[in-house]
Amino acid sequence: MTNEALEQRLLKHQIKPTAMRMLVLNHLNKTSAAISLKALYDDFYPADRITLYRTLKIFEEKGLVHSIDDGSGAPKFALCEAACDVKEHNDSHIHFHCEKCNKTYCLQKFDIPDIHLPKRFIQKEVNLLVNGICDQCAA
Amino acid sequence: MTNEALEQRLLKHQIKPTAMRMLVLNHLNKTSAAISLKALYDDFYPADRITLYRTLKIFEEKGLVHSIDDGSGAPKFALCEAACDVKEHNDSHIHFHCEKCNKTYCLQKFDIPDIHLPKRFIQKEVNLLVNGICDQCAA
DNA sequence: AAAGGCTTGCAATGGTATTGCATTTTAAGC
DNA sequence: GCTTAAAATGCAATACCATTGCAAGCCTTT
Ligand SMILES: [Mn+2]
Ligand SMILES: [Mn+2]
Ligand SMILES: [Zn+2]
Ligand SMILES: [Zn+2]
Repeated sequence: MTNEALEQRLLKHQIKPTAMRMLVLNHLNKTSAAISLKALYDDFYPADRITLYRTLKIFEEKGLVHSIDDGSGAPKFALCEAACDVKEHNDSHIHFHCEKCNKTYCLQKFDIPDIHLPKRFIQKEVNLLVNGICDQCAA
Repeated sequence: MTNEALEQRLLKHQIKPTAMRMLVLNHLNKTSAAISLKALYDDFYPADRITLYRTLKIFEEKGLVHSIDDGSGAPKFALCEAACDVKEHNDSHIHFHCEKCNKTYCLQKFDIPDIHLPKRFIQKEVNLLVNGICDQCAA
């Protein structure tokens, strides 16, 4: 992804395109698995941890990334699809956490199935996390 | 639930029935919503927080309760059904978190629908959390 | 009664999230 | 380009919650 494209993408989400933000966006864009703050920090050391924290925070707030709680203790982050914007998120896909490699994937192509709820319960948002073994680790 | 019954239930899960454990089990049994360690601590104050922590821990380990991460920052706990024992958990139902009252419910009667995964992904365990408004709050 | 094993209570540690504030950078207006 | 206000950054501090270490207490068995 070119710098130009990175910049445009940030602007589209009303995020001021600073150097750090472009770097992080590019990094998220390159990898297929979701990434934790700690992992991001490792990858960008010696960048400041808090700046990275706030970068992820604003990305999430502006509909550029969504966070995934895979039970590992810290949330992981992954890029949203086109459906998300500054107004609202719209990530309705399955998340898969591999118990072997500990990676967490957005299965963008795999929608969350219809849910049946008891009478008078109103569904707003659904989180579906599947634990198991990923294709890479299935050997 | 009688003391006798509480004791039997603990023994069935290979948990030594101490006073504290029977009290906590009874408490979990009385409430319909899942409960966090903090809330349990409030309810049992001035009982020791760590003892309560370890009580929940061993209950979970022995298949008596399961923990639910509803995104509120701390896990909540609820009694398992008959399917769970010392060997393994088998809680495959929907969890519902109300954004109004912040309570989290096990919808024991509502199974998790079948999931489709990409080729070569192996499913082991599924967590399904629905956020929304519960029947009580739906007015 | 003594001994061993498990439980409890309290203190301490660890990991991660979040905030406050001074400084630096950015973007806009002149 | 220079000035200036707003936003972002870096570092220190704080806040939570989970987890562990250890000494004391309780129970059961011999
Ligand atoms: Mn996702
Ligand atoms: Mn449940
Ligand atoms: Zn894997
Ligand atoms: Zn409610």
